Amino acid sequence: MEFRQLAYFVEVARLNNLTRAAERLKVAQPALSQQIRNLERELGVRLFNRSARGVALTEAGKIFFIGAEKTLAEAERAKDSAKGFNNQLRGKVTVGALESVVQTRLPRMLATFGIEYPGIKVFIGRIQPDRFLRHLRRANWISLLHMNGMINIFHSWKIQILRLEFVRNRCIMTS
Amino acid sequence: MEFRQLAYFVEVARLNNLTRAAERLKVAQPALSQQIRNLERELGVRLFNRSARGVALTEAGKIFFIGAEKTLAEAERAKDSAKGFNNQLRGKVTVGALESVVQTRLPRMLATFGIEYPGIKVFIGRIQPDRFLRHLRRANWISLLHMNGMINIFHSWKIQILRLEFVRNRCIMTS
DNA sequence: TAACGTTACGTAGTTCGTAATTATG
DNA sequence: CATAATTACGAACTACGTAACGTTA
Repeated sequence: MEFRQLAYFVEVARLNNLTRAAERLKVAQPALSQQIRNLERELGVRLFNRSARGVALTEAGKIFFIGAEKTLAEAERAKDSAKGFNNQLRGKVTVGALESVVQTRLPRMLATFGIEYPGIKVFIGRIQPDRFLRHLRRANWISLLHMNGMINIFHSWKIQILRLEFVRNRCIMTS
Repeated sequence: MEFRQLAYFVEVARLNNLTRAAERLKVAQPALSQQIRNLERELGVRLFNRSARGVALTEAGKIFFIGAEKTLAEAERAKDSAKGFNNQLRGKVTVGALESVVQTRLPRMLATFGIEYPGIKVFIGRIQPDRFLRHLRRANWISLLHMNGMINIFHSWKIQILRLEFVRNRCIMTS
């Protein structure tokens, strides 16, 4: 049983019509038909009676409909509760880093950063070693410096210096 | 988000260890790692902190764990209710239970039972603690005994003992 | 260095869409 | 015969397993 099947089922049950449900779900009608069939096969119960005018829930289908809606609602709640927990930082930043860093550590660092701060879009710029410190002082850059296993980030949407530590592959951002 | 991911997540969260969870789930460990990662990516939240000793739920992970379990339980109930409808059990039964049970657990249990077995009418009787075991032996009663978090039902329309387990608000009836 | 998690990549199984077919009022 | 559902089949996608790698106590 899959979420997709539950969503398909619920839509079909509401419209009592595979063709229209397929349109609303933006899926081909045979694909929808197949998924409903798979669901029925797994449950071992026929959920709809088919006819040339459309479909209609069986008694078992009516019972299942209640549970399907509850399940989908519960899943949405779970998802939202986790999402709502994430760090509310939003914005975009540009990261300036030495070429050597860009080619070695940066990809993984950004991947980790991206998981921790999904609301922040990151752009990458490359800077020369001799200009590195100068760039660090420019407030409209996020500059990135690796020293002693620690990353210092100067970000531009607030005049503030953040420290980005990598501890056990986890990225911790502190002000 | 898929049911498989929720089941994987719950198992990992319980064991705090990807390798052992993979064994129990009978799936290769990298596959499990990948699914957890996909889930985290979709939610936009890191669910586990990784280390060389295993994994540990983040705060967001703890929140999501609750919702994931609820969702899985609800899905199982939906599935069973549809399946149970196939289970054409019909009839009426009388449930005998201690007054304390009648006033506390019984309402929810009967509600769940009613969804699972819509064809069965239930009547409630109250019995005294000192007569409880005697009633249990009478074949024309459904008697209900709570012990070790498990409900045993002795039902009368077949000479058979069913076991009714409540696992996370879900009612499982086994013979 | 042992235990554990991640990355890389080829394979197998699933879902989808298009087109043809069947069924019914 | 018009409307709606099913079957057939090839293409695209995704999860999986194996193997190699990275990390930390």
